[in-house]
Amino acid sequence: MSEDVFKALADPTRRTILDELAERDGQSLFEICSRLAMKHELALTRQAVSQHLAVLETAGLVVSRREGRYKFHDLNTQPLEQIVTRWLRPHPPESTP
Amino acid sequence: MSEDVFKALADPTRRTILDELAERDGQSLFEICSRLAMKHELALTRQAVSQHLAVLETAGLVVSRREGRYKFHDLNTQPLEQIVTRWLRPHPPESTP
DNA sequence: TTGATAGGCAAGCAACGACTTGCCTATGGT
DNA sequence: ACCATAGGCAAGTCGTTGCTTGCCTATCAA
Repeated sequence: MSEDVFKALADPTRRTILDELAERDGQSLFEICSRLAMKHELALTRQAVSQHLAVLETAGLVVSRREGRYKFHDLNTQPLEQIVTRWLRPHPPESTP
Repeated sequence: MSEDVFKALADPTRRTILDELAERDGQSLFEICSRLAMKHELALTRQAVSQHLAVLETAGLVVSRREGRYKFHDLNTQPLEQIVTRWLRPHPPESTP
């Protein structure tokens, strides 16, 4: 389950996409493309970004909604909240009787 | 900096190694090898585990100390604490005056 | 209806990453 | 001194992945 989350976070471009969505939700594919080009000098093809979004979506980090010919993407931070506490000690108080 | 942390966490074997070190600190390379084989049925070569430990070490997730011919490994959770809060909204109150 | 815009699908390529094999160094016990 | 143990270094293999190119579908405006 969280396997996909770790793999999705492994790529720096995908993390930048998450940054952009954290700053402004509901962006379309083309918006994200131009943001990456403008603000981060990442000259990627539309398909490259589309594939990144697919990875983020299967990881549950991005949810998308279709409206007409547009597809808007929103950040979902919920999968992030458990993956790191896995190693943070001291372990959550789980009293073993 | 945290680039290496994300890449280190991307591999499931490395996450299992972190699990083992979270359970018991100060394990040597051979101890980790046998733990992976016994508890997780991961039949890896010593070199494979050694390379994984190197990745974890450059990421700062594992620190090692040499004692004689042994090299003991300890978990360091410090790099984990910032990487996720990066996208957790609402953004930390950073008053822009 | 025609054309422009927003997006999807699939094959191909080049680079990276996990793992192995083979050999070498160093420490410690007997 | 000897040999077994703990670990390191380097090259090679093979699957994965990030990205491109090419083509196709769907929605909206004129």
